[in-house]
Amino acid sequence: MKNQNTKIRIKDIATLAGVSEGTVDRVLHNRGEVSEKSKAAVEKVLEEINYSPNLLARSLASKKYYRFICLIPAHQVADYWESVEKGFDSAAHDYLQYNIHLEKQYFNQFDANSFVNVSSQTIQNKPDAVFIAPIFRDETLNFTSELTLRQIPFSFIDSMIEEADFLTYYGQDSFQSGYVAAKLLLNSLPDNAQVVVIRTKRKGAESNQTIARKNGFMHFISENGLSNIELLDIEMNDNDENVNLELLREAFGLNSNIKAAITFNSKVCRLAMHLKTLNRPDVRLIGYDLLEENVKYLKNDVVSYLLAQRPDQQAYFTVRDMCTELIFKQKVKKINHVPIDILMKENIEDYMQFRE
Amino acid sequence: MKNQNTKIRIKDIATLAGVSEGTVDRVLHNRGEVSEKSKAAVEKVLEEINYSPNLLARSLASKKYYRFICLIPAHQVADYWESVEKGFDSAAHDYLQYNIHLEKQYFNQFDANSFVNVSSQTIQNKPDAVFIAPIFRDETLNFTSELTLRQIPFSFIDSMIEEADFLTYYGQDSFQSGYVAAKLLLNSLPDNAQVVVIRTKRKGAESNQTIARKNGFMHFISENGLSNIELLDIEMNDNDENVNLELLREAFGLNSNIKAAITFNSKVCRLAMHLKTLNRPDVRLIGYDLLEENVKYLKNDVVSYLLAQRPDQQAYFTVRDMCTELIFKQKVKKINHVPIDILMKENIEDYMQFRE
DNA sequence: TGTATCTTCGTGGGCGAACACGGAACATCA
DNA sequence: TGATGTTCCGTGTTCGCCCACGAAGATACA
Repeated sequence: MKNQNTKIRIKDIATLAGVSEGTVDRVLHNRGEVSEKSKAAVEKVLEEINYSPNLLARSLASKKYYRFICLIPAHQVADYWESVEKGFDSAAHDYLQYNIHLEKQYFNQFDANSFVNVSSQTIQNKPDAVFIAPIFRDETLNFTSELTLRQIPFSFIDSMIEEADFLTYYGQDSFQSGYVAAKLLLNSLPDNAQVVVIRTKRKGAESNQTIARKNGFMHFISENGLSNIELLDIEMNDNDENVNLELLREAFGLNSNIKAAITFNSKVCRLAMHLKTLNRPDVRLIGYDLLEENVKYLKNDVVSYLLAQRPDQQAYFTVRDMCTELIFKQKVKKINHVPIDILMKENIEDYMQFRE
Repeated sequence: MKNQNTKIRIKDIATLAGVSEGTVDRVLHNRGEVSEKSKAAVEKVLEEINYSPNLLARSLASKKYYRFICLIPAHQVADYWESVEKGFDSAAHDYLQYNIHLEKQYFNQFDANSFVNVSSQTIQNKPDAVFIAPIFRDETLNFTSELTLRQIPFSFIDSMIEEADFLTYYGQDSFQSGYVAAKLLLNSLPDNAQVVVIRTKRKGAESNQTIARKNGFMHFISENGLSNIELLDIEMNDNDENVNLELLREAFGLNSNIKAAITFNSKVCRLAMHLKTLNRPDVRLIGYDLLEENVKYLKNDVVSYLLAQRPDQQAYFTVRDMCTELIFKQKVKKINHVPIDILMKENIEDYMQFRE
């Protein structure tokens, strides 16, 4: 069906157009020094046939060397960002043959200044493309406008800022994932049940993602007229787990009717830990992301569901799409909402062992 | 970290070992005509450095032409096998550059003879590798032993036969997916609820996959002591939908207490259609696979959950792994259980639009 | 008409690996 | 000693594409 294009080489085009290979090459790469006449001849042939260059030969011959830089938060071993990084590494490995080199730059996700430092360093390094986890909105916008000015393409990972002129974004539809969480959590709860909603702020401000998830969650409630469900908003402390335990002990006191709880960030394991201490296996628990600890509590039956995505895959695709655009000159899709994966004890094993 | 291996070429090895490129090549490919002395010299260098050949250059230069044949059921447009085929096509496209050509052979999934015919044709074609959907157990075993005899590697897709000497298998853990289905279907059903289990036989025999799913389903029931749930086994007719409608009308009669229903094959849409006719929106419904019709009823709220896999991805990976083994000479994983994807109205959109 | 400048385009030498070919070195036999 | 056969190994060509170099042709000006 489409194998006729396999055999067409630049040489063939040259013959058909009655010019030399060099001329075809110049036309293909738009680098001038071609008379109108020969250009027209080549373009006519190109229109008639379906030429697709042999990418192997191209990158073998090409001496161009691409430098990609990705800016992600520094992190612990079993963290969400660890998976993202794995995806980048894997892409780096696969695309090495195409003369692509990927460097990683880490910033402190609790300190906007560190992001600013790293981003200005990146500019000085004159990369061919940049990948950004836009944790800090304003600082990221400053950075991306600078990139746009210098015509350096960039993509977002994990979340996005719509106004910026990015190439791609891979990530979950956070609103929708909050909606899904609500459906799973609130499905057939007894009347007048109470539900605990945990909040944790990152340096004073909640992240866009957790806000969007919560909005989706609330939307489900209002859309389904579940006003009889009482929500308890608890703000957890980022440093002192003893404080958190006491907060929860109080909330789950004798006269409470709490049947379910949820966190909108990836740290449901902390909540699970405390509920285990408080011995409340009857409380249905939902959280996000496959941190090692979270998975442990899922397998333990403390957490009922985890909503997940494949951060490694997202990172991989982000790199792949940049190559597709820059090297293979093909258009890619801008906004890519990845599936909202629903994990429970029974399907987590296959999910985790199945890599890419 | 690992970029030192980028730069080492055969030429470099030759210089280091004090021999010519040709000799290194002969050692690398183990094709003799090399004295013990030079062989030892080359191997010594190879041990010290970490040579990995440039795959681009290799397949550019190599004139070897691989022919892969895949045997899958002939099918309708919106069928499960349509997705499988898409995955094969996509892989064929991506691997064309490596001189790989993929041919498809269709057989009638309701007629073992047609499989036998197609498989003997395949043998005569002397392919370099074969992919098989092993619908017919005995006939497939005959075929694969013939392939093994002729040293033609093969992989299974969709389901597998353990005794055969296959390279890879991609597919769901059917038992586990039945277990998951049970958990979703039976979760917080009222006491004494009745549950309908639909069966459809393929030419007299149920497929391995549906049997395994049902076993997983039953296992959940016995493991969780749900003996108060009454199962109604209904066998549906493959040809006449009117008969099926009447069967169901009878079962869902006035004095029934049916709260849920499930089919273990991919045709839950038929059940959904009839339940819609019978106007029973209260019945919870679960099925398998993303056929267009199934998705329609999921979005309609007639079906509550669909359990899915990514058949196209499985086909793609099957081809990819064969290339990895044959061309790149690297080991691949034999049995690959793909994730059991849980789809509901709220997460189906992102899932479907996210390709590959 | 000769010289200088600019535009246009063909040729050739790579990229790294595969493989065919044939030459050199050595052994064997008449 | 010369003819013939074996074993071993270096060289050259090819894959399709990229790009530098410089030649040829066109144009302008003295």
